[in-house]
Amino acid sequence: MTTIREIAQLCGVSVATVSRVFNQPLTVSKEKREVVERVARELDYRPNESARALATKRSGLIGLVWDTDHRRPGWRHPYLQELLIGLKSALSAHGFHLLMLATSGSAALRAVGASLADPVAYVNMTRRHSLGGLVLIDSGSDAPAFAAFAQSGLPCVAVDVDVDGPRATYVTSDNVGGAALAVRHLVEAGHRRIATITGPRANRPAADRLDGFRAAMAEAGLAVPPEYVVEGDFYRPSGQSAMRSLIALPEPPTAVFCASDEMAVGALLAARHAGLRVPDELAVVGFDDIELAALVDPPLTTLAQDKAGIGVAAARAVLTMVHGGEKPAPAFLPTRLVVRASSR
Amino acid sequence: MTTIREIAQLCGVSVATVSRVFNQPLTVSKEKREVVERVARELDYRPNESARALATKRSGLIGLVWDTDHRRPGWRHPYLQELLIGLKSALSAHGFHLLMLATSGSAALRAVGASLADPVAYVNMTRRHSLGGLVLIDSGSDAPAFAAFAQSGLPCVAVDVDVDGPRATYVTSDNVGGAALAVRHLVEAGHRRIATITGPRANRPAADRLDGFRAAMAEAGLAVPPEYVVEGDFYRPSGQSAMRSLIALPEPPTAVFCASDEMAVGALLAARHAGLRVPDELAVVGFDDIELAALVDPPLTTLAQDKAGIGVAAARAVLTMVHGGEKPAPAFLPTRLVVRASSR
DNA sequence: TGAGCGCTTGAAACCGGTTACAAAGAAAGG
DNA sequence: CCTTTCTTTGTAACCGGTTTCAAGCGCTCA
Repeated sequence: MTTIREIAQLCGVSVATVSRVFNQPLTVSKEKREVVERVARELDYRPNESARALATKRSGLIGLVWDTDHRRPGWRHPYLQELLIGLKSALSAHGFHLLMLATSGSAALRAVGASLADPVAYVNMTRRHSLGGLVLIDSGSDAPAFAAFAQSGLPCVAVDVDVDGPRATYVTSDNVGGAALAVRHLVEAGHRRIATITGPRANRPAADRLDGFRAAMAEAGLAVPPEYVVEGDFYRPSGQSAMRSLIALPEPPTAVFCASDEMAVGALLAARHAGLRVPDELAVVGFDDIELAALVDPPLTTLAQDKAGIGVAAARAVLTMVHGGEKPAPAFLPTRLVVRASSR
Repeated sequence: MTTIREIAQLCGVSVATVSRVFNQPLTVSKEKREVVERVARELDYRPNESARALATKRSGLIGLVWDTDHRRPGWRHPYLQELLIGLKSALSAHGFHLLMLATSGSAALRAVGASLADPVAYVNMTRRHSLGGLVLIDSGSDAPAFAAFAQSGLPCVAVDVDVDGPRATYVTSDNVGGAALAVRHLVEAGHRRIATITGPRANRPAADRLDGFRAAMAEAGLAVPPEYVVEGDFYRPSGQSAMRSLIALPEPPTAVFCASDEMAVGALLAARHAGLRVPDELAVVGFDDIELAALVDPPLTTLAQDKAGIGVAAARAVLTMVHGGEKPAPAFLPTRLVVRASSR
């Protein structure tokens, strides 16, 4: 590999000048700058990132904290791939890379039942690698640990988890608005007895979807009896059992809004087992627009999240802080109602 | 951050000794070693990885090359999440991290229609960051570019693409064996007119699945008329149209083996449109065991790949080479036949 | 007793960049 | 013409580790 000293020697200038050409080009005279640039191009010179990180205490890396939840081995992020695509493209546009952090000590921690994402280990990791910031991806149940990251003072952006801290913010969909869209759609279709299957109470997007549901129902002048709100956990089985209990009510709903597509699929299964025709006897609306949504029978009406957009927004937010900008306000990306056969 | 010099001073030894305690503990006397270890623990000392990488020209990082294919924007890796889980856990067990590389120049390259994964840019990246090796994930159509990585001399492990080079190998499922399992299963169920919908001819796993199909058919004494082999591209629409053409044959097959679950789902759709009952009039078997497979109607019989296992195998292979070991032979992980309603 | 050996240890060079500081030269102002 | 200021440049320290090399020490053995 060519080093800065070789370039300097070949150009007859000092290493400081070469370094300046790449970092503060305006402080170097035009002639020297052009010579250095030409020689560097000819030799395909690339500064060594480790040396640079060592000297500046900054690396072009953003850490990704994504721990797979050992308590829920089957848990899968509903849109990890799209999220990564968005993150990666927005980061690379600014010359940053994404470092998937693995806590080496975590296996031991897990063995003793300690917290999933050990914040101390991760924060150490960021210091060791001079990471600019962290992107936190919710993996089902480590939200409490995320609060610790947020307090660490490092730039952090969480996805779908609300965190707060000196340099911490988050990105999620407009869950309130999305839920309201779902309700309005169902109301327009003539439904009046509308139930909801929510996500875990402690989960911010779940809570927001419930709030949006309630607000839109109130706006439409519809009552929400307590038995029409059933708590699930975003997973399919919980949607199925929640739907069973709704069907068993003396006055069952004619429509149900589920806080995730997974649960909506569970609801469809429960409806099928109960012999209910969808959408004629029961309309179902989900949330996420996972791939499966279009393929179940009947295809599922749902609120599509801007999955790659969330990744892009997260990348932008963390880069803003890395570059010394103000902590951006939480971002709520719009969702899009995709009407399919399950509600029409 | 505590540095090695602080530790040295506090312990009354030289920095060299402290460094040795962590890198060649046996060359340091027991007493000094224990003192250093204790002080380091008390101060929560972690060596700076950039400094270490600079001095040793080795970083604890493995690069991940995963370019999203701009020519097929909708393309998704069928099991990226599981693959990453496997990769990450196996790497972290050896103290390595995964760096998702983004080629900063790639946007420009793409604009002029150049290769997806620009090997030169990536190889530069590996040098700049002193990466130990690369893991290459097939993103649909950049297989040709992978050959360049394989030739670069860096340790590389490709997933589901066959590459060869001085320090390059690959990991995939036992596609030949898997296809044979599918055929035997169908033969046992009494089928004799068995067709196949293959993946792209140039794709190694696709070719292997076809080979396995042919071999098992021959073994069962069954003929494979040319019109019973239809080439698809792994995507759903191609499976659907391929199935349509098979149904239109004067003597249509009673069973079809599809080289991917996506295409198998397409085949199910085509069967439904043609009014064929699955599995009574047409049995369908897929490959991959994606999440969707269990959820379509009828649920799909398929060959489950050991998705996380492939990640683990890839990690092991690259680490072997990073540690100076011989290039491991390509790994073919066993698949498992999951029988569901589409073939029974 | 002294040469030879193995085991520990520290001094210092080195990895490849960035940057504080000083100096030299050019331009501007009185 | 001299002083001041600005621009450009180089020297050298520094970032935080690793590693070479030589030296010191305690032993063994002739």
